This record gives sequence, C-alpha cells and structure tokens, in this order.
Amino acid sequence: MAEAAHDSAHTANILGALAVLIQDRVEGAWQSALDLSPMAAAALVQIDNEPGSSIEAVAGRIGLTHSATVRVVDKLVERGVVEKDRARKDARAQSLKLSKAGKRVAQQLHEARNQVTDDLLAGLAPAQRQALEQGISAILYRCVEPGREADVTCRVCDDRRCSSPEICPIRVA
Amino acid sequence: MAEAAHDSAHTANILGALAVLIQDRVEGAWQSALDLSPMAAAALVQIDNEPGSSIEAVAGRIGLTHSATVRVVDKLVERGVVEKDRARKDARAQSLKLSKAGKRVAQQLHEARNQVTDDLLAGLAPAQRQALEQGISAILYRCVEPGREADVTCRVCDDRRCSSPEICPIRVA
DNA sequence: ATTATATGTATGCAGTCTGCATATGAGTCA
DNA sequence: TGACTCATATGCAGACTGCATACATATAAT
Repeated sequence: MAEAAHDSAHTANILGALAVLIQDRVEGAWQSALDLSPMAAAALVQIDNEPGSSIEAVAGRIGLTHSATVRVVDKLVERGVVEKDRARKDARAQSLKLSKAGKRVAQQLHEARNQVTDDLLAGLAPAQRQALEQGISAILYRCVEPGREADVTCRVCDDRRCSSPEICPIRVA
Repeated sequence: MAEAAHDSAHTANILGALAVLIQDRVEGAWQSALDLSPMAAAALVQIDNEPGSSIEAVAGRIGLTHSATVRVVDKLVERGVVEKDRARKDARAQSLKLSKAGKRVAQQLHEARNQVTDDLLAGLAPAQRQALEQGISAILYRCVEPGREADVTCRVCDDRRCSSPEICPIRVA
C-alpha cells in the first residue's frame, strides 16, 4: 500500500482545503470588518499600487469585465475611498487614485489579510516555514505564466511583502 | 536587514496568493466545464459524501443559510443530479441523494479540482512535496478547530484522498 | 389528549454582483 | 473630414444570497 510520504494525492487535497480556508477567512474579515466585497478589495489594492490607473487597467488586473469594474469603482467613489479625475493625456480615461480615507482602508485591508496568513504560519518551526516558502515559491514560479493570470492572482497581494530583498515568485520569470 | 529565509511576512503573502490562484482555477473549471457554482459544487459533494442528509445538514456543512441552501438544492434537483425524498423517520426533513447523473458530475467535479492541485504539485521534488505536506498538515491541525469551520473548510474535499492510511489533518484533533 | 414550543422546509422580497449589448465621447489615422 | 478604435457609462437580465415569514411536522409539558 502507498505510504503517506509518497501520496501526493493527499497533499493536493489538503492544499485545496487550505486554499478554501484562507479565502473564507480573508474574505469574511473584509466583509465583516470593512464592508468590502472581494472585488472591491482587489480594486482598492490595485488603485493603491498604481495610482493613476484607468478603469480598463484595473479591470484587467482584477479579472473583471470593464462594465463590472465601472460599477465596483463607482461604489468605491460613492463611499469616498476612490477619486476619479479625467486623465490629462487621454480625456477618455479616468485617472483613479485613493483618497486619504481610501489609503486607510487599503492599509486595514492588508492588515486583515496578513493577520489571517500570519496566524496560520505562527505555529510552524522556522525550518518548516522555510520549507513551505520554498515549496510555494517553486509552485508559483513554475505554474503561473506572467500575464493576465499572474496579475489576477496577485490582485490582493501586499506589495510591501513581496519587494526587495524578496521577489514575487510569479513576477520574476 | 531581514534575510529572505527569515521573512515569514513574505511566506504569508505568497501563501495568500496561492490560495487565490487555486480557488480561481478550481472554481473557473467548475463553472466552464460543468456549469457549477462554487456552492452548488459544495452541496453536490456533501450529498455525495453523506447520502440521506437533510437540507439543514447540508447547509451547515457548506456554510450557507438554510434558505440559500434550499435554492441551491432546488437547482440541482431541476437539473436532475439530486433527488429529494421525504425521510421516513422525520416527515419534515428531506432525504437528499445523488442521481446516477449526479454521481457522474460529482466524479468530474473532483477530477477537475484534483487536476488543478495535482498540476501545481507536479513539478516539485519528492522531498519538497513531503515538506509541503507536513507544513500544510501542521497548519490545518493547529489552526482549525473541529466544528463548523472545519466542516465548511472541507466542503469540496475529495474524501477518497483523505482516508486511510492518511487522515484529514482537520478531523483528527 | 391538548397545547406550547422547537425543528425542517419553502417562498416572497430585496440587495449585491456580474456579464452582455449598446450608447457616448475622445483619440488616431488614412 | 471620415472611418475606426478605445475608454467609459448605462440599460437590462440573470445568478446568488440573506432576512422575514409561513407552513408542516415532531417533541415535550401539562
């Protein structure tokens, strides 16, 4: 019979379960603590990361259609966390940026997500955590082509946690 | 300055990104290949795992309200993959089970999810995969109390991949 | 036995999120 | 100037969800 150590089917299954757990906790925290839908959070993060983005650009990075993104951004504007300005270079495009309140929400949003993932790692021994880091990096590096899926996968990442000296394993290739 | 090997903040962030990637791919596959919403898939899996469940029981295990679960199950019944029968013991409760077609869909559903996670692990060296297994197990064992959240976290798991000789790290405690 | 309470289902209603089709305004190029 | 492309915005419809409520059945207390 197969031994546990050789059964990657089991590894794959609990990896899937872990993904469910993380998404449930993160999105639940966003909803209850900040009243943010998953895509509203993603739009906020992307506008924070690249101020001046057009709606079209944000749509591409969060993986929604243009029209859906228009609505998401509209709600963020109504709420006072995002500001629109017609771009100078191209009067068609909106130039999106966060208000002061928006930056505060973005900060809280990252804290909530980091709280979840930090808690999960908190009990691991250093060597175990490093092994996990290497495994996850290898997976992301190997399995995610730079491009649209890569952007969408990173839609709610905390950039400050993927900058120098570390690099996002998705964006190095 | 902190070295990469010691920076659990980075580990936490890419763990979150991996969760997003997995959920996007799995739910995307279910939607495009099987026309199943995430919760419809979860209900199907739970009814498959515990034939004879009431709607109330399924609701608890997938993390939806009762009324939302009634609708999800209704659609599955209309589609011909789930069958309702008033239970003999308690005429209030429905006794849910999968039709033959439903069992086929449940099988395909697991295959689609397993395909995603297997692909992600495919490039890892055996030792790396085992390290990942141990890390994930340690996280799930330590951070998920048996109870409602545990059930909900396992709502789309492939039970055949968490049975003997391995055990679901969430359910052993 | 009868009545009060609890449990399981079902449905009306409203709100959110999403995509498609389409309209409008602005830039680009022949 | 005119044809075409691009970014935005909006009408419309559909899916999904929760709350409040209604109804049927079971359970327990009197």
